[in-house]
Amino acid sequence: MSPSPERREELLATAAEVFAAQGYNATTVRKIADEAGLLAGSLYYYFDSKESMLDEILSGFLTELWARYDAVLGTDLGPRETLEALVTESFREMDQRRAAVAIYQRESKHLQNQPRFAFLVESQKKFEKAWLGTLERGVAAEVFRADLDIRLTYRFLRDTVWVAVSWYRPGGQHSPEEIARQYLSMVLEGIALRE
Amino acid sequence: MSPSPERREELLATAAEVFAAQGYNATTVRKIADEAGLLAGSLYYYFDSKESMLDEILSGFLTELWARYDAVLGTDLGPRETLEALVTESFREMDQRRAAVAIYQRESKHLQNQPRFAFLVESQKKFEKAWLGTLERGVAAEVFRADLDIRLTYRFLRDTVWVAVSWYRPGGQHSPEEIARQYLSMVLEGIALRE
Amino acid sequence: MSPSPERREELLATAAEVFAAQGYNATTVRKIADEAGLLAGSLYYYFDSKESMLDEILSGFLTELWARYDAVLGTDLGPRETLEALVTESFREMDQRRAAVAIYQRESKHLQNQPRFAFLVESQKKFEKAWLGTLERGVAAEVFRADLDIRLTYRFLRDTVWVAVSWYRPGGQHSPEEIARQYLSMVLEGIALRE
Amino acid sequence: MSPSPERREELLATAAEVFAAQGYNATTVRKIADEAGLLAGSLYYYFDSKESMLDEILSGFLTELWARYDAVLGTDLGPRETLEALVTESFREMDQRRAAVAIYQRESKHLQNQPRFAFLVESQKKFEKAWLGTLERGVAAEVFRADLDIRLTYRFLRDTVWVAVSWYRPGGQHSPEEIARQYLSMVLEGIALRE
DNA sequence: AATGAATGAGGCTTCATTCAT
DNA sequence: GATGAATGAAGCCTCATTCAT
Repeated sequence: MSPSPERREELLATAAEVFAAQGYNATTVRKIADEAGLLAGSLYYYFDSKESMLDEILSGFLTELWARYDAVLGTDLGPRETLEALVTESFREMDQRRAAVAIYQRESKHLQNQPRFAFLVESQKKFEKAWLGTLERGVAAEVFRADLDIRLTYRFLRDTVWVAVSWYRPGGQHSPEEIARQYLSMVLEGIALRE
Repeated sequence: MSPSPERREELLATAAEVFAAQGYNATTVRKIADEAGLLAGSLYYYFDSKESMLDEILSGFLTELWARYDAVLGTDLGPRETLEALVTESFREMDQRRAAVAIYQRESKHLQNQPRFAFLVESQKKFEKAWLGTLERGVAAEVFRADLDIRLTYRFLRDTVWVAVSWYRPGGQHSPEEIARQYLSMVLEGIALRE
Repeated sequence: MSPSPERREELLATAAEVFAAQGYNATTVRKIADEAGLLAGSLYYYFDSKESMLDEILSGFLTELWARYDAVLGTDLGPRETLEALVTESFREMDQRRAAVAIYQRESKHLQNQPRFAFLVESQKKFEKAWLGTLERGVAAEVFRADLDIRLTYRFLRDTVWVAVSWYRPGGQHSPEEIARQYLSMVLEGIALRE
Repeated sequence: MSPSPERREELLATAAEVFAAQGYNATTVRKIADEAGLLAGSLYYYFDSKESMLDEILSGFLTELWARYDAVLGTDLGPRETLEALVTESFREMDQRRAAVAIYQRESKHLQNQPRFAFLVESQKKFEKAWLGTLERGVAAEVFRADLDIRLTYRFLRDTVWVAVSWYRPGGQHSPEEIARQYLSMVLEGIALRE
């Protein structure tokens, strides 16, 4: 009737790892099962379908991410501090759910058309609102440059953070906080030397 | 006996468009054929396999890109100017081969293990050498900041440029050169307002 | 060690209901278990297999039916009265084991090839003998028409009775005896008005 | 693009034969393919799914049947003659599409819930209307008995005809017309000898 | 150059059944 | 008596590819 949640979580983590490594489409259910040490059919004791695994992985990730973001946005920080906090939380999430982030990065665009994954579009919108709002506040408060196309800046920031998942490995040399610091330094101050 | 190169090129462009839109794995040969107005089997008059289409698309893209890069690197530009030129050429290439770039972005990582796509690894190495070299020259010449992890900076730059393919549409509001200018401005000077 | 016969009977009734509603093949063991309020695997404490449930349902039905028929045939009734009694007993059985009859109707033909269900063929033969004999006696005694193909008449009678299971619902408007009376009236006298 | 209609028809006939022999659920796509002399996957060049084969078989049958019935009902026949014509056409259809009729008999009830097979319900309704109407006309015109439950008579007639598919073999001893004549004789006049 | 038809491998999923607890 | 978890066989379907015409 109700399989143990712990085992589900384990299997979901395995699936996420494989999806991230090979891409969702290229991943066979059999491969996931092999990796998890059971037979392909047995996965269906825990999940309805391959797609529902993907669904849970992505919605789980977004739920957690938004808990982080909402905590930041609920505080009364200035625009620069907000931006710094959002970036830092993003890297922390990437540190904890690397696979999910990688899957999100690779698949979310194609998935958005399917009704089942409508929540991706929702999240996308909230995302844009939060970041654009912060940037606008920053321009108004004269802490961010006013001469940049703000939507371009938004995309630049958003992508620059998340694309890092392509090379980031949890437990590596740099902590997520350190990477966030360096990224923020580049993004905010630029890489050119100032005189 | 030998199919016309023009028709091949046409079909390849169609294939690239579909691969970019749906992902390589999720694209069926039939879908490409539909889009091109012939039957799936007929594509095999022009190409050995689905994979060989992908191969040609990616290698064609890299060949052209390296023609651009080599032209820049062959000139005697300073580090900052080199970086500016490389970024600009990248956006120009993206403008001309959007589909190929999108495919490269999405698939190249998974493809690198296959012997057939070894050229991706080669390119990757040359890429790294060119960019890292430029950055190092810049640090030495005191035009780039010395306090940044240079590999991190490299990845940041590389990704930040190419990931733009996810939203860039040729023929849109901004020319590739303009986008390059704004990106360079952000990357070099930062988005924070200076006093 | 040995499961209670009452519980078995209960479960068998549930299984019969589901088999009748959905067809044997389309019925999953899980569905039966759901309906009975336990898990699929638990059914195997009571029964060897899904097939053995079917077996018991059908042989139980035929055993009871033949008890009825034999009671009729053992009596010294005339052909017309015998026929009336057989039809009436058939409707009574249908009233008491609707599900089993429906399953028999739908599945017995396909099952007859399997050795396990050889008893279906046996029953079929006895059936034919009883009905055909009665009809022949009736023709000889000049109570049934002599101008009809007797095998055709047999099939007509047999099917006309049992196919009623497709719409008959126990506890409905008409008692089995009443339905038997009407059917017999139609079959014996015809539906055309006589002058 | 568009496979030859002749081949489709052939394959459909094969499928119908197998469905009729083993039941829809118990029939594997592989079995149909074996019987037709190709591989299971090849069937999908002609049909979308196993279910769509069933759909075509049943709707093809009903379309043809209704052509027959409508021709009869369009003529200005008396109730008895109408009934005779309908029964005769039914046996003719059974003669020409035995397999389809057998499938209809066995599966239509379970199928009626699925939206895809809503046409079965439609047909059922038209069916009932045509037969009930004829019976009522006959009672009014005093050619059919008035003392029978008319719905019971309808079911009796309907089932008695169609259930014959369980033993009828085209090309056998009796022509469909002859069987119709005998059935009508039994149904109209009864099997009891009159004095 | 292209079609129509078929192949065969492999993918996702279902399900009767088993068994330790 | 019953559960939870797993097995393994089999089913439907997809799809890259082939090939005679």
